[in-house]
Amino acid sequence: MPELAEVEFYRKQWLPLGGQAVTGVRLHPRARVFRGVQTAGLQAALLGQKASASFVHGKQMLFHFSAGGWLGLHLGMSGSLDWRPVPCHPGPHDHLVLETGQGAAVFHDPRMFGRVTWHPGTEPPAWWTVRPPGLLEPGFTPALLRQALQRHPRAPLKAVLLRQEYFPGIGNWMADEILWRCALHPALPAGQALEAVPVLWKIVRQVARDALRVIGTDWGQPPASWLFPHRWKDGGICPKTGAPLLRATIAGRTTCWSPSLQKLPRPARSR
DNA sequence: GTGCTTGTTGGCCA
DNA sequence: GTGGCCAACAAGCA
Repeated sequence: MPELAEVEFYRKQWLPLGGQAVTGVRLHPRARVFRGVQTAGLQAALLGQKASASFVHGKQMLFHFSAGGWLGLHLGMSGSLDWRPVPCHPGPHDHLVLETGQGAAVFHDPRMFGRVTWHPGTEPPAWWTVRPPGLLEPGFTPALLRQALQRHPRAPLKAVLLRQEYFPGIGNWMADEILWRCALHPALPAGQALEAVPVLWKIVRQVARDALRVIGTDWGQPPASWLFPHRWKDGGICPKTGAPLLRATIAGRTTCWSPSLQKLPRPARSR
């Protein structure tokens, strides 16, 4: 589930960790989420430390610890963070538990597409410092969006929106919501959407802001005027047109759109 | 049992 | 070499 706003919501679940010493670290060393990480070293490094700051960028989270060191978290498809009372009894999918005197921070991920990383030292890891501009940062400009579309002119628009190197934090539902609000067909080749760059840029930022406000603060219910509540099952009705929504796989992902609103131009006939 | 799933990566092929 | 597609990863749910 986790996209931009969900990730921000989960970061906040771990806020009680701030300022409290970690008294116990529990993890399953063989869990796929630790691929490439020395788990024994991670346990030793976290013990006794206090989380001093936390950050979100796109779908990436980063927690800074007092004595130096950075815990990176990606929630993948099914990951989540929560805060539980102690003593904490981890379930089979609770892969990382940081216990304190006041409660336990838990990373839970049944499908294990998520990822935990550890970077020692005072400077943040390289993957964090080279990140692309966030959708609501000044560096995310219409020109940058145009470049992304021009770089992949034959790819479906939806596939380009899902690329994290241009649009950090956009996931499947956000991409559908953006294209629906822009009245652009998800399968439109990106190179044919250049005229729409100003409106696309505006709506990308609008959806990011709306998602953070509604979901990112307290996981509220998105209003019925969005595509969001209507896109999950076959038989949904477009809240703009009142006509049935269509669902199909585009760019390898389940995609929902409103056919009378989001039209594909008829291909030019060769002769 | 079957067939889905809100993410990412690497291999394959044009 | 480049770009795009798709299977694989793993588990839960309908």
